[in-house]
Amino acid sequence: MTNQESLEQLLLNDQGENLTDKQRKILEAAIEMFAEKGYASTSTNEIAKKAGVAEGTIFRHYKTKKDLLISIVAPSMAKLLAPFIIQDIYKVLDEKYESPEDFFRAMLKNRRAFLQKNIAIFKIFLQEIPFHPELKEPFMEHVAKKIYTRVEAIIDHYKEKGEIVDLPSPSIIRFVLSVIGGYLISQFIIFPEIQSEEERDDDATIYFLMNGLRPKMDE
Amino acid sequence: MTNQESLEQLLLNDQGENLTDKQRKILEAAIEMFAEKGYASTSTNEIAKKAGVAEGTIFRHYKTKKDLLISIVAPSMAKLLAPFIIQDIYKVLDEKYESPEDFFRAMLKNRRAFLQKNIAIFKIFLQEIPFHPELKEPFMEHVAKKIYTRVEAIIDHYKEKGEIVDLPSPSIIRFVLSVIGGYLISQFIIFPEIQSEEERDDDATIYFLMNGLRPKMDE
Amino acid sequence: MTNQESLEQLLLNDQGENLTDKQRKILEAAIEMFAEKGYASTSTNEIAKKAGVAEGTIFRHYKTKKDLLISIVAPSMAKLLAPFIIQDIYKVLDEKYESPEDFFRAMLKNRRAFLQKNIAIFKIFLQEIPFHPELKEPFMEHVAKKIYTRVEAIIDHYKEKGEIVDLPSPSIIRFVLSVIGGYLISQFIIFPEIQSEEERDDDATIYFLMNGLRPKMDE
Amino acid sequence: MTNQESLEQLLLNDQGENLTDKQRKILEAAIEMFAEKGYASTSTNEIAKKAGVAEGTIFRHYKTKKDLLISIVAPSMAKLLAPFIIQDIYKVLDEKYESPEDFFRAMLKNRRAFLQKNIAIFKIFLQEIPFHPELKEPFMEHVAKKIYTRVEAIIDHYKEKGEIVDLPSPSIIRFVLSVIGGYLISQFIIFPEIQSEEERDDDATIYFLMNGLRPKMDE
DNA sequence: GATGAATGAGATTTCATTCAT
DNA sequence: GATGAATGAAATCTCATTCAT
Repeated sequence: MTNQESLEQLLLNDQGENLTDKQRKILEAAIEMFAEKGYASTSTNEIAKKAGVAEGTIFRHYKTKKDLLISIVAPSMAKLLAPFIIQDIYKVLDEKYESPEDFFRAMLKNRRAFLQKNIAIFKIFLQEIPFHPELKEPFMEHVAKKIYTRVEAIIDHYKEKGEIVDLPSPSIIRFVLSVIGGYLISQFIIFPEIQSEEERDDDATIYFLMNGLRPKMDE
Repeated sequence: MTNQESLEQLLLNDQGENLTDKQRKILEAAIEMFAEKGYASTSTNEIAKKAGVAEGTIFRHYKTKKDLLISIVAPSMAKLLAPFIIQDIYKVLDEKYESPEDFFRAMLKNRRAFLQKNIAIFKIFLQEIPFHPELKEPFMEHVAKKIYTRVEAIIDHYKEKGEIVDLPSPSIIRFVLSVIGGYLISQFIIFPEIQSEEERDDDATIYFLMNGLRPKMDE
Repeated sequence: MTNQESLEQLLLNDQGENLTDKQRKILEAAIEMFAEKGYASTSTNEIAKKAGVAEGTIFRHYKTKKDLLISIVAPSMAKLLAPFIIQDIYKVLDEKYESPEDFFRAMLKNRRAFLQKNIAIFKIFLQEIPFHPELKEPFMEHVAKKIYTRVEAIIDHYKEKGEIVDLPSPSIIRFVLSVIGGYLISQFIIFPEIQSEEERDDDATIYFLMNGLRPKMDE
Repeated sequence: MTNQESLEQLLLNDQGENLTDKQRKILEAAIEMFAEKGYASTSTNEIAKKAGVAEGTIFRHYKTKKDLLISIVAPSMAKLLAPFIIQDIYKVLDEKYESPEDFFRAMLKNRRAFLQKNIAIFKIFLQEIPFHPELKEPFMEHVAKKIYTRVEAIIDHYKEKGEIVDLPSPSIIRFVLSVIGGYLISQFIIFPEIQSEEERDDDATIYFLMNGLRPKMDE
């Protein structure tokens, strides 16, 4: 069992099968409403009605409304992190991705697949993080820092091999995340109704990214 | 009087000198609180206290709480738009920006200056737009579309001159906005406390952007 | 079997061995919580947790929460009463207590022993009686009246023998109960943490009481 | 203006004229209900209805329900204390009370007058103090301690003059408070409906007290 | 008998808005 | 214009009690 598989196994236990029927319905209803109207503008009464349970039932499972929010958002942090928890990263790189292009393309596909399944939670995540320091801190501490470290290792690896330009790693990471993130946010958040020609747009995006990171001629 | 000047004149009327002292204090307090806690989680009572006025006074100037939000966000839309309302764009381009690089660099500096002054309103803007269709629609209709049209013209202009790569304009615009937007959001929202080496980071960002958009060799 | 023994037998049946383990735990938990936080501020959920049983189990044994309160308080009424249920009181007096001083001293020791064992129930009793007429009425009717009658007989007995002052019996009873009650409440409720010199304080209290009730010189 | 007058002046300001009409009605309703049903069993809805105001109005004046309780009970502490705040106590004693009997009699009359006006608050006080440490501590600290110190000075004064028995002062104070307190509680709380022959009962009570505290013959 | 999830009535509290002063 | 007390609808949360397992 790979690392990634075992993590996903773990996450299933958190948000998957061992929930009661009502609990699952509450979570689903809350995710839908929070994504649509925002946490502060969604009443527990609305959630209860949409979930088909009594309002008191919500508070039997989640001590407070905020608890419910945390129960939704916290596990998704781990999921965001999942694909980057790779122990022997160089080995994986050497075997798996012949070039940075392969790596970026895999990253794009992988995160798109994640968003397709978790777009509602992701929206909640984006929108509520600024207002809830208790969500922000563990995310920055545990998730963002780990991702950053892993990606930096990868970037340094390619820089050493001379396959990408020798700019500061934080800048390069920012470029990669901006381009791929901007692409996905455009697809999922800004123009969710537009059916794009995905293949062609993917190619253009990866082309731009690789071109931008191409090593200088005389290097 | 130039176009831009006349617009700014207009904005002054909305948010400038002809406001009463109390009104200005209410707006300032609301901007601060909305940016910090979000619209839905800020009570009119809090705003009144921070503004040093009676709660009733808020409703004398703004029919409802939502009115107050709109009064804050709507003018900033126009301000976001302002620098792109340039009638004779080709002339300006020819005269003003010898290269796309100059243009992108100007855009970066200009929008950074705007954010420095309006970071609170910008945060409100980002965070509340998803939940208020009555804010979103006019923005998409009037602001975003106009910006898009202008920028597209500029991109097409450089494409025709062979100065940037011949990819679909929407994609190129997305790249530019992602890279510059990602840079500014990183500076202002994600790591506001970090003092970056701005000069060097600007150069790297523009380098990456120009490199990514460099025309193919054989073109 | 004496009267007193048969009563205590009776009480054992109510609160003693023929309770299931769970029932006993529920009672103990409820007594502790009611004494600490008051009946109205103690939730059945808290009681269940402290007793280590399911909430439903409480309602299997006690139809309502109030039933639980009554089950706790009612038997203690009888216990308060117990030492005064003495049929042939004059005989007992003549035989047992040579003087009123002996009687008051015995009463003090006896009630202190009772409180030492039942301080929690006594607190509940004191605090809840005012708010539950269904507790108050049987207490006044059966317990208080009987005590009063017995004590009155004793007081009259000593008055006739010229051993205590000839004031109205209700007043004398009030003095005795005030002095002994005030002493015990001071010890158990107001300053429970203070270790007093019991022997000396007992003597002072009995001295004051006997002195106060000393017959007038010329009588 | 005497000390006592100035204190009562102060208290009027706290609970008297500068309250709005609604605020006074809320206080009155709350006092009545708390005394009758207890704090925990009285709902803010009931209070609002009895006061003839909207429920929200209560929370405009008192941040929480507990705040309302404190606003009722805290000032009454000061009032309980009032008659004992006498600066030059020996002078007052020498001039005012020729004998301890006069002093105790004055104390009885004075506290009875207080209770007649404040019986409801006094009941709340008695019943809620055990459950609210935040009420108990300041009371013990500021009120009870001061009263104790004053009364101790008085008792010592009479002891030195040989007018009362030479038992430990704490015990004597306990006797006095028990006898007078027991008398008043009997009158106001236990048998409020019974019209007693006050004159005669007062005399008996003071007689018992003075007799009990009579110095030993050979002293 | 025991459990504990579920309920729904009701408790406390918040808050945008109104209105008499 | 400005105030801030008052409102009442709605929000969050509590809790005794029921009931299927």
